Amino acid sequence: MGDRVTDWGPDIIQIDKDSSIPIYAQIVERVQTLVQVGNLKPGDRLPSIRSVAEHLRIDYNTVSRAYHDLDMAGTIRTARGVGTHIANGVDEEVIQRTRQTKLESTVSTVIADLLELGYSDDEISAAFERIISDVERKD
Amino acid sequence: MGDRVTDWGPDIIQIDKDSSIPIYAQIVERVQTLVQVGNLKPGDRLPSIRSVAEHLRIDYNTVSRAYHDLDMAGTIRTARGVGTHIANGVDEEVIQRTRQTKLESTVSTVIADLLELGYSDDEISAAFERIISDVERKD
Amino acid sequence: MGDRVTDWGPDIIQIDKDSSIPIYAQIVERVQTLVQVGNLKPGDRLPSIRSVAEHLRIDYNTVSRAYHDLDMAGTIRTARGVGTHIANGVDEEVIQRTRQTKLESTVSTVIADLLELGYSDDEISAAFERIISDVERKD
Amino acid sequence: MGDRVTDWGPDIIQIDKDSSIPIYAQIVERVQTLVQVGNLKPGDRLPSIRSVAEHLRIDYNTVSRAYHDLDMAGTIRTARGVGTHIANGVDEEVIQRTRQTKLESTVSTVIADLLELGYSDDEISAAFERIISDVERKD
DNA sequence: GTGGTCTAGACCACG
DNA sequence: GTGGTCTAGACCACG
Repeated sequence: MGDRVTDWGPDIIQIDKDSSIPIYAQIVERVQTLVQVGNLKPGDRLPSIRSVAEHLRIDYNTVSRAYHDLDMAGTIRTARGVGTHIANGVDEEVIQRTRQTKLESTVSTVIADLLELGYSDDEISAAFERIISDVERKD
Repeated sequence: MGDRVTDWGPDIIQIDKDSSIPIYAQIVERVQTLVQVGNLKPGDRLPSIRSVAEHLRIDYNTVSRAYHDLDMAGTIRTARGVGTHIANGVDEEVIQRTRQTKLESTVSTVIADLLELGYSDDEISAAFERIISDVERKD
Repeated sequence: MGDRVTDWGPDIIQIDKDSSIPIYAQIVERVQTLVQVGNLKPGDRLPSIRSVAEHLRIDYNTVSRAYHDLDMAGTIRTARGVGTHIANGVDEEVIQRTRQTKLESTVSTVIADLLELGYSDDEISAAFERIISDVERKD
Repeated sequence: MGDRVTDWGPDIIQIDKDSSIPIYAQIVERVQTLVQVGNLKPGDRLPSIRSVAEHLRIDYNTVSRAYHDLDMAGTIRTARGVGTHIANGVDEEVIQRTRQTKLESTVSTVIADLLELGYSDDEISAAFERIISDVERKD
């Protein structure tokens, strides 16, 4: 763990410039999810604002605002001259619990949305099984 | 078909005022989904702009903008002094196909997102089956 | 092509505030005609919403609405913080065809209107030839 | 001359309910043109508001407003119990002059518009001659 | 009552 | 500076 500097190419963070969701909000959302799910660990170093801006081809100020919001939220810690790191305070057990919660809430939400649109549970099940088994076949 | 007036309480259209997705876009998106999926049929009457504004506690102009965009997109037809109705032109067969496509793309997207966050296909399957069987039990 | 900034004084876009045709619709119509006819090319930059509003002495929101509709129609592309440009996608061949169609439909319509008002084809021809030869003399 | 009651079916007056030009304004415009051009003569009786509304399938009040505006403009005279007639005051000579003026201004305007859109006078002439000779052939 | 347009002004996001 | 959204309120057209 420790000091991996993930260099955020379009692989780690995809942003959609045409989305009505502000770019800075997309970044904040994404980083928080990666932390909650355990893909970014406390102490991991984040790439510099300038490098993120360059890789994602967006403005410095936009990234700066995202980092600022993440700092406010306690997700990251910025220190002058040291760089930016994922904050401590989220211990492994919490992460595991959050990881599970996140999975369930995501699945629950999508199922609820589909039911509300009038799909039957059988239709949903069938679609799900077809698609997940496609994925398994690829492994 | 015909003249069912869907009364859009916060039930039919939920909007999230804090979302970064513009309110008018949320309304447009929602109505288009309901039409695509067959929950709103050609000829169905939509509630008046003023009543939607009141129910959702948003400004007349915001709803008006949503209706205007839906009109431009061909989803609805408005008539001075008369009201607003779902436009013709989407035949039943297309709806059935879209309905299926929409289901699959929704499920695919959520699965892809979860895999990308590092969940295994087994974890996803397990969560899905647990939740969908809860739903079936309620029937 | 490229980046010509058309500065829309009252020269390029004339709007008639007293017309019963909405101002925003006049702007939409005008820009679409200029594109269809080839006077505005893909990539050309449009003047900013604020500058159009100022030149035409109308409200920012009215121009904004016109640009929004043009964007939805695929005629232009707007980008946050960057500006507005004529969209790609209309190839030269289509423009030439549209150009010709537009000319013919305009002439046909005016002739039909005049005939319906009781002018004879000889009267119309005579008037047309007199006026067009005035124009040619000026060249 | 005198008392022809032209019963305004869609033949005499075409209105476009989807136009952004108000229906009442379309009626006013049309009647004034017919008078200016000599197709409606002083003393000619106009159909009743009720009958126009019925024939054009529009609201009584809309026609009423058009008649009111025409009255204000001096184009028609409404007298209780007598009906509505084209007003006097436009003598034959004026009509002939207006008729000619109207023709020329219509043709001039369309030519100017087309020139401004970048059509050459040769293109315009060619299109005009092709179309007008089509018309003559039909006679 | 139903839809539509416009202005004025506040505030946001991006560069 | 450039685009975008929202509210509040006035006023119009149609039925």
